Amino acid sequence: MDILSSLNPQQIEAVKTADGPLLILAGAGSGKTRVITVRIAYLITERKVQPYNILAVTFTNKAAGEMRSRVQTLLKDEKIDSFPLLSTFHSLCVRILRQDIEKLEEGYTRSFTIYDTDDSNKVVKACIKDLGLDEKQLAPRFVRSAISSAKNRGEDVDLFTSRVEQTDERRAAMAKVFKMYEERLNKANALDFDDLLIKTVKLLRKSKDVRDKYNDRFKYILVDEYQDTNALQFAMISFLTEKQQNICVVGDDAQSIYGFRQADIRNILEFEQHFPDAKVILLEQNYRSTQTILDAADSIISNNTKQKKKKLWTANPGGERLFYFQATDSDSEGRFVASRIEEHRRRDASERIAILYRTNAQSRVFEESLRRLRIDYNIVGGFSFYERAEIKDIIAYLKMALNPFDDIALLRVINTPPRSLGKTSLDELTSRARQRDVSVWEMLCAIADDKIDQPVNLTPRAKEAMRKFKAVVEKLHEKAAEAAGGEKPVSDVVIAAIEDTGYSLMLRVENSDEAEARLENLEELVNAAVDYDKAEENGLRDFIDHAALISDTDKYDGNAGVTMMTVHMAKGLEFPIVFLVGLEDGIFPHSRSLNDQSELEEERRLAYVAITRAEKLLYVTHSMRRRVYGEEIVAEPSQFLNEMPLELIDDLSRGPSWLSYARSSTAKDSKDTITALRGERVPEKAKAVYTGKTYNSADAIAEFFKNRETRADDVRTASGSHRIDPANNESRNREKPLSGFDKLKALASDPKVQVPKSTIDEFSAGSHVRHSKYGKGLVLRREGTGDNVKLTVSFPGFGQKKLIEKYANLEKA
DNA sequence: AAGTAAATTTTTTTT
DNA sequence: AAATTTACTT
Repeated sequence: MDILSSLNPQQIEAVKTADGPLLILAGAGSGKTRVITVRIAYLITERKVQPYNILAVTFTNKAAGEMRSRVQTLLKDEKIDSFPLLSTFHSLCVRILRQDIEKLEEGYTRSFTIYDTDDSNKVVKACIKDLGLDEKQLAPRFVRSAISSAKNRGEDVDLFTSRVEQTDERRAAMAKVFKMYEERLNKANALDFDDLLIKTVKLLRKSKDVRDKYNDRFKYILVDEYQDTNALQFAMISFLTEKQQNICVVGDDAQSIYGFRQADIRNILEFEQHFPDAKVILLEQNYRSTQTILDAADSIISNNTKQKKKKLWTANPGGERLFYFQATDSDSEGRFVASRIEEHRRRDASERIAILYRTNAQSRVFEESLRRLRIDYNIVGGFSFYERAEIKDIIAYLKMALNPFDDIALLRVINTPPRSLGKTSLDELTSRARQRDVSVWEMLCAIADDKIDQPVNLTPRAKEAMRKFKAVVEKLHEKAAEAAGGEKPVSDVVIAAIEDTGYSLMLRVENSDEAEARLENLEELVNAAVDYDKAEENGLRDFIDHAALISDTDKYDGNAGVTMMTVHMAKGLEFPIVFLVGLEDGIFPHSRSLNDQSELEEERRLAYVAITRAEKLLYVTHSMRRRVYGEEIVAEPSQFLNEMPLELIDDLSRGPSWLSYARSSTAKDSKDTITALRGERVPEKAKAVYTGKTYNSADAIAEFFKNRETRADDVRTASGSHRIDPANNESRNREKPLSGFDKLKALASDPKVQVPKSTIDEFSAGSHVRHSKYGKGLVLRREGTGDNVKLTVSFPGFGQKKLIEKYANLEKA
């Protein structure tokens, strides 16, 4: 059969092992998606499995869409009367619940609403407030994430509560919030993302009918990225495979990067225990990257202790060495990346390039530098279309139209556009609703219809406004009801939500550029609805579900020349050229992971994922200083840099860099290198190692001074002659090796601070100071001006201290 | 009640 | 530094 001809023996075996549990351990770039899609096609064409009986589950819509189109291509010549279901876990749950949630008998109806993280936060916040707890001590975001973690571990409120009963009152308070949160969501007929999984599992557990129904339907199940599944997803799979054991999971423990979302790596490590007859197939041949890139990835991941042994190999050529660049600050990092990209694009514009970073906040600098060079780029993540306020507003109207008990949606739009319902009236309305234990909508209706016996503390004007709002919603509800089943185009209702509610009028009256942009976004929403109608999907409800579950990854344009995204989002993708930026301790690995060994290992897997995205070229960069929260901080090179084989790296930094030290030293301890780089005193043993090596090299010194003059543009090397400051030049010969590191430190600091030392009268970030009590320390941050300058100084042995410059009586060290 | 000014917080990573 | 929340006017 020709679809198998492009596969290697292991892949063919993976495709042909149709029945029984199968674990495919697929290394990065080993043709995993190809195996899954060919396997689906094989089941249909060779094993004559009905497409309808096949389910493939992924984590993102993008992955599902990608598979769908590839399967479609493979099956284009086949006569088939159904199509396999390719879905994310969450969409599958919505599908099941929209059908049968009422069988749960928990009060939920099929018109339930989905709450996104934002909505959940609001509910948690309201609960904290209504329980009389202090928001300052119990941050809503923190509580929400604790609730979410518990849910994903499979803990419900009662279990959570019983577990914390004897412990501290903070956790007891969280349990109370958890309880109220669940009640509120139930009352609002709303499910959060986690509930989608929980309720599905509960439903499958409770109802044999439902279980049978889906067991009969899904005779063959495939799960992609199995290392990212959590306890709930595992439970769900267990139920779905109860009758048959045709479960094929694909994954790579080295790419498990969703532990923070309670993904449980044991699911993949213990697959053979869960499914005793399981067969295991290893895919170790990498088709994506050069040997050099694989070596770098392997070198890093081998520092992890908890890792299944697996060695990727490739028949690809060795390829180019990695490129390394050390920037003085984040701007110069941006300029370097942009200018290299410009060069690459000039040479071959067809080669796709990715800039990968640890956090979304890092994207800005690169956006600016690319824009300056007029290079088109695509940015994935950050603010998605469906997260824009105006889109969420209209979606909220639509959600209300289908489920008026959705308090969050109601409160979002009740005064948008302004309907003279301010804080006072709304507080009265909501607190009344809470008192009576009804939804806000029900209370509003009661007030509007004067069906309330007790006097209500509302002005006639407010009551009238509520009546009007009620009418608006009811009118929209009628239209929505027609579109919910599909009799009426979804786009009509979307337009009604924009026009009949006064929303577009509000924007047009504003007559500003911003309002204009918002109107355009709303037009986009209408367009999306029109497209939706054309695709003959399942009506308004489906459209809104789609909006709730669509993610940022889904708008990734595989043809874009330059793409920027987080490493997490890049998983599963590949690019000829990859820039992995911001490799600094505290950023990558992230500071929140530095204190926990298993979290650090997850960061390392993340680095592994990042590196293995590259096909031909990999750049790694870091900056010596960086703005965090609007403050300049000194940034140290990432420990992951030191875990790479240094001999595989080419240094593109201007002048001496972390790499040149790491290389010249025989010491493998990155911390010493970093300490030296910062200009601090290295512990005795390491100090000996550094003696003279680099700084007595004339080249290095020349480089250093050359670079001192090259501050406007880091990327191009300084041209023409460069003067050497006689004073400094002279001192060079007298200097002990270590003082050279001070110079390197100076190189890394802000050019503006590079004035003759005698005139420096301030202690900037990166400089060394002596304190009468704490001794020598390194200035980490400087904030404020004049007499109000505050310094954050790190004193070895004393930790970080915040000092007022005026009173601290510091001297230079 | 609504708009503006001031204060406070935010950054992991995502369905 | 930017965005969000709160406090303060009108």
